[in-house]
Amino acid sequence: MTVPDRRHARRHVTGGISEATVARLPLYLRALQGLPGRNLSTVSSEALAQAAGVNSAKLRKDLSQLGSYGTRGVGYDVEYLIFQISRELGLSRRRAVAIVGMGNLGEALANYGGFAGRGFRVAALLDCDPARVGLQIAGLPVRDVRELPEISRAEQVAIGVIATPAQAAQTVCDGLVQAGVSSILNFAPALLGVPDGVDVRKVDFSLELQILAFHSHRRAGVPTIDAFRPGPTTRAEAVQP
Amino acid sequence: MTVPDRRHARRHVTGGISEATVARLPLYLRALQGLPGRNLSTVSSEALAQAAGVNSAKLRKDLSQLGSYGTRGVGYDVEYLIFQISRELGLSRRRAVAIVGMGNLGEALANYGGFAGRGFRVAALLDCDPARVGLQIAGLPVRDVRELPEISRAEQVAIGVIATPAQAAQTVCDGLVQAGVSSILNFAPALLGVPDGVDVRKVDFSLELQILAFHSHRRAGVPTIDAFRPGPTTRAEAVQP
DNA sequence: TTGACTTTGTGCGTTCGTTCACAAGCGCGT
DNA sequence: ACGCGCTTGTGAACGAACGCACAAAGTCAA
Repeated sequence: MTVPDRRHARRHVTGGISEATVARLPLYLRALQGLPGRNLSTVSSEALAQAAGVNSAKLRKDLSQLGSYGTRGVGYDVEYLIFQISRELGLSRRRAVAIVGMGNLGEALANYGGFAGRGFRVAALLDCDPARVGLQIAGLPVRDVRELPEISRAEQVAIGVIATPAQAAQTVCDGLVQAGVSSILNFAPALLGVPDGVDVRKVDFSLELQILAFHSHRRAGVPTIDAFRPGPTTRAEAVQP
Repeated sequence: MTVPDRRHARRHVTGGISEATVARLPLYLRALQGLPGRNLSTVSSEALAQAAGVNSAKLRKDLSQLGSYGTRGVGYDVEYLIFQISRELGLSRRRAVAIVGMGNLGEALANYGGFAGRGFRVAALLDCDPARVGLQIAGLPVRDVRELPEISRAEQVAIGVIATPAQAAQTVCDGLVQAGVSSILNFAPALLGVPDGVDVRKVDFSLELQILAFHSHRRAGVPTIDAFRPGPTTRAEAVQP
C-alpha cells in the first residue's frame, strides 16, 4: 500500500485559500498591472477575467477568498486590489533569491530582469565548478556552493533556485534545506525529496514539450501500431522497491 | 457573461486519455529511464510510482488508459512500457523545434542539451534584432524572424518556442500560427490568443516564484494589516471590457 | 494440480474545482 | 426619494480527479 503523499498534503488549502486560487493570484496581479486603461481606477470582474484569460465567476470566487474588496455595481478598485493581492502573496517584503548552478540556464536566470520588478532580488549565484567560481555574472560574483550556509545567513535567502544538472539536484537541495531555505524552485529534471515544511515547485521544459508533442501527435492522427509484446518474465528478476 | 474558454475546451480528455494523465506520462517515462536497476526487466507499479513521486493506484490507472501492458503478479516490462509511452506521446518521430527570441533565455534554451535526448531537435533560431541575426549560437545561425514561413516549411517545424519579451509575444505567436505551427511553448509572461486547433503551454518563472513567496509568507505568519480602503468611485471612470 | 503469494486493473466513495444563475447591493438619473 | 441598470458575491449543480480496497489474474513451489 502507498504511504499518503505527505509532501503535498499542505498543497490543497493554505490558510483558507485554495491552492488553485493561489496559483492564479499572480496571474491577476499581472493582468491588473498590464491593464490597458491604467488611468481608470476600477475594473469589472468581467474585464479583468478577460485580461487574465479566465472565467469571470472563477475570478470573483478567487477574489472573494481574500475578502470583499469589490463594490457592486462598480467593480474592483485597481490600486487597492493590486495592494491586496500583493500583500496576500507576501510581495510587500522583497525576497532574496539564491541561484545554484551557473550553466546556461543559471546564467540566463541571473540575467533575467523579471525578478527585480516583481518583489525578488537575486542575492547570490553559486556553483561547484572551480572554473566558474569567481566569474562575474549580471554584476554578481559566482561563489562556491560550499559557502551556502554563510551566504544564506548573511543575505537572508528565502528562495533557492536549482539550475543544476539532474544528478546534482538532490545534493544541492539538501544543502539548501540545511542552510535554512524552505522554498525551492527546481529546474532540474529530477524528483526532489524534502522534509515537511519545505515547499518545492518544479519547472520542466522537456516535460512541457512532450505534452505538446502528444497533442500534436494526436491531431496528426494516431498510427496505433502495436509492435512487440514481451515474453513471459520470472518474478525473480523484477526491480525491488 | 463569459464566453466559454474555447482555447482549453480540448484540454479535458484527449483521445480517451485524460489531460491529467497525459501530463504525467512524461514523468513516468523519465522515471523508467532513470530506474536504478535497469538491468532488471520489470517494475511493479509500487516501485515506479515511488520513483515518479505519485500514488501507485494513480499510476496503474494512468497506465491502464494506454492499454493492459502489465502482468499481474509480475509488474510492467520496463522496455515495453518505455516503448508504449513514447509511442503514445508521439516521441517515435523526432520533432523540429524553432526558438524565437535569442535573449538570455533563448540562448540558454538553444544550448540546453535536454532536447536532443528526448525526441526533439532544435531546427532554427530566430530573432528580430539585426544585431543578433547572423550570430552563431549552439552551432546554429540566428535568422531573421521574417524568414519564419520559409524556415518552417523547409524544416517541418512542429513546435515553436517563444522566448521573447512579453510585448512581442503575441506578434510572434501570430507569425508562428501563420507559418503552420500548431504547438507553442510560451516563456513570455503574456496571455496568448490563438485560433482553435493550436495548443499553447506556458512556462512562467516569476509566477512560480510568487506562489513560493505566498507559502513562505504564510509559514512566517500573516501580518493581516489592513491599510487603506478606496473612497467611493463614479461608475463612469471604470474600465470598459 | 493445487494452494499460497504477488501485483494488476478497476468500482466506488470522496474531495476538489469549475461554471451557471441569481439574489443582494450599489450608484445614477430623474 | 425611488426605481433602473449594473456588478459583486455565492448557493448549487456538475464534472473531474484522487485514493482506497478488492477481485481477477498471473507466478512459483511443492
